[in-house]
Amino acid sequence: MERKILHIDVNNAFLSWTAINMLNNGEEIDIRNIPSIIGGDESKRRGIVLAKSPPAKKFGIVTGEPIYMARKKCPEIKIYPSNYKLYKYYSNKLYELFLEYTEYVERFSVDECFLDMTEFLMGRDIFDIAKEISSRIKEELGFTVNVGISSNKLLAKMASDFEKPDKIHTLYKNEIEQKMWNLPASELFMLGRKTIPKINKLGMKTIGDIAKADKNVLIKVFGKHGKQMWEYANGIDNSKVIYEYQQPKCIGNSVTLPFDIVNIEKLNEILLLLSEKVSFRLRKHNLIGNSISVQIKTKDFEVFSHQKKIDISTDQTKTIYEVSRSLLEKIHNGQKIRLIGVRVSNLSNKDECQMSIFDVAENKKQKKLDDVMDKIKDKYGYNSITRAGEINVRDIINIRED
DNA sequence: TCTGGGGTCCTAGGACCC
DNA sequence: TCTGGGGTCCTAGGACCC
Repeated sequence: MERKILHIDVNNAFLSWTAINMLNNGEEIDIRNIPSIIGGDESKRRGIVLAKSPPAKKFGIVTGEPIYMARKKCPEIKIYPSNYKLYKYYSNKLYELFLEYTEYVERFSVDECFLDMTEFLMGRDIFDIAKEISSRIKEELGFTVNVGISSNKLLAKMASDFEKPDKIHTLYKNEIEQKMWNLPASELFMLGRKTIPKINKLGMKTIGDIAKADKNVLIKVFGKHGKQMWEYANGIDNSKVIYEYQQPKCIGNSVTLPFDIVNIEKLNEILLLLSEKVSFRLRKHNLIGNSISVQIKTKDFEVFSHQKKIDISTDQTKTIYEVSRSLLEKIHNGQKIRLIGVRVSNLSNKDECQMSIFDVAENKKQKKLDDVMDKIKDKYGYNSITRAGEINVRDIINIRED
């Protein structure tokens, strides 16, 4: 049976939500109507464009580019900081609204959802439902969305990416040739900047070219990815709308430093801060992991990583920190470090994990310390307490409260 | 006044086992 | 004597997404 899938995407999410928040706080200008962007902190070397207003887009400003580039394109551009708490708030509001229409809602990102409406049409036309959802969001929440309608997730997602903002598009199987095949290959979901030149080299420019290409040639050149791009170009996608909560596969934190650091002691202090944050989040999720990895990016943007499997899964700050330290020692050869990160993967649920009495390597003292710190963080905020070693670097890097 | 931070998935090569 | 072949696990790196 043909499914009915909606993909709903907030237009310029971070900027729209910031605009509404400002209006609610008495601001008179709607920053959606002037050249404006949401951007990171340039003084901390995090100055990239995270979202742009439609007038900013007219200047050719694109998401992900450095703010100084945006300023070059439009000197009068207004720049506003990001606010993840606010984004989470509106994301939840949106999700709650969708649940009124179907229980099958997949949160694809903070500003995108897939809805499987197949069993919840109640005899109504899917386009009418899309219109109702769209106008309710506008009236009740104050921002606009794009809605894509189709019989699978890929096509619904491609459809929502057509003309913006505040539009509803269909992309059914019989519309693929007319609506999708003439688009450049780069528009196809999962075709990124590294693959496009290779596709072009094979003489393919449009999505239609890929769709009509020999599938086996694509598989030969790109492996699994080749199979997927051929299927996507032909509108084939059998993936389900995943509406149940998915346990994360890894939890990591990384930070771009405000200036390059070579000193290993300083780097270790930052590692402690990151280990603290990662393990705190693991404990919040009731997860433990046994693969610990450290990533660095040098001043020349070279990326290196090392990882290590430990015998017993952990969520303890001290263990994660100590393994991270040894990993950093192996990668670091005196390079100037721009970014450093810690990640724990191979996660399992702490309660479901059956450990023999001999496996419980949990250091009781450490566990108590973690527990106490967590409680204080919960009560007074994440940054309310630090381990002694962290204090120096806390001024250098600024840990977000979210 | 150069280029974020959170993820997921895949691949290639080496170690090791039978 | 002159180097099997299948399988699993681990690691490093890379592509892609929002």
